[in-house]
Amino acid sequence: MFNPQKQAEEMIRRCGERVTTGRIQVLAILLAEQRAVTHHEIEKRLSDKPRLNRVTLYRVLEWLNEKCFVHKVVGDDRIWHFRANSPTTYHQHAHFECMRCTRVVCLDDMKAEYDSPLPAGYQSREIELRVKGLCAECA
Amino acid sequence: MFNPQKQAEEMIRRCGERVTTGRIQVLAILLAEQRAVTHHEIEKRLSDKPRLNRVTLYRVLEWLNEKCFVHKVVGDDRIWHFRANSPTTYHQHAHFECMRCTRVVCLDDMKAEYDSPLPAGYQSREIELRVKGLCAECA
DNA sequence: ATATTAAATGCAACTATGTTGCAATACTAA
DNA sequence: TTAGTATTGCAACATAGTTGCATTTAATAT
Ligand SMILES: [Mn+2]
Ligand SMILES: [Mn+2]
Ligand SMILES: [Zn+2]
Ligand SMILES: [Zn+2]
Repeated sequence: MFNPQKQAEEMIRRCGERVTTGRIQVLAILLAEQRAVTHHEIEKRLSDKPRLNRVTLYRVLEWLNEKCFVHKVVGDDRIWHFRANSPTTYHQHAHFECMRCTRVVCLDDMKAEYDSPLPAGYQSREIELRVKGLCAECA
Repeated sequence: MFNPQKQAEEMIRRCGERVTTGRIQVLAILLAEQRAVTHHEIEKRLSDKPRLNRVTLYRVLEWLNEKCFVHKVVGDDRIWHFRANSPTTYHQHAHFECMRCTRVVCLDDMKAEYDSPLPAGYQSREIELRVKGLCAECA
């Protein structure tokens, strides 16, 4: 039984920092999503009533990123896309980006590597492989 | 004798479209630069007098991109970086991005490839490899 | 050289994503 | 329950990039 809400709360509680409804809601949304989604898409998925303020959502996303619950990718639309981290998510990461609908999908199985050396004095910290093209719906 | 101004004019003239001082100036700046540079950086390099309008600069850059005289990359700063295309520039491309100064460098020798298959129905058009870390000056 | 015409430019206003300062609120631990 | 601190909401801001429209300019025809 996969309960994103429960799981999100558990994850945040376990990390020892403050457990707020905003953080739980947002992480739950991301856990339930396979794609990397934007601030705007998350905002639409948030239950109404007293909806989370958009500035707070930005801050929650930044916090989730710092705590390594999620990672973020910028697409050619110049918008951050957020995705919950799976245990396998590492500093070598591949993404697919649809050139038509701007959807971003994490290619979790694909590993990013490089062969040639970097210019002298350059240090590598993260490697990201980006495949651009058309997603199944847009092809 | 490498004369960017002359070369830029020649390239634009040869493509059969309108030759304007703006297009020449901007392409010349990009031909003389090894890094991928932003709109803002290009603006600063433009000779004053009646400086090219910033909207026009955006349109010139877009035009140069469409005509394949340049390509553009978005970095984690969410800003477009432009670089003149060399003959070897292809749809498989690698970039280094400094996590501190946001400098973007095209790794022309490095080739981007992937091994695992894409999700069903997905089509690849371009592959980009992004190495993030610290540049020689920031390391 | 001059007139003609379509494309490129400048300007003002606009959109969108994301940020900052500060007062009000809500977690957490005593 | 209370106190102290982290989080939230709000308003205002910053900045990259876009759009509509009137004006100018490059290329072509006369
Ligand atoms: Mn990812
Ligand atoms: Mn490049
Ligand atoms: Zn698509
Ligand atoms: Zn640097």
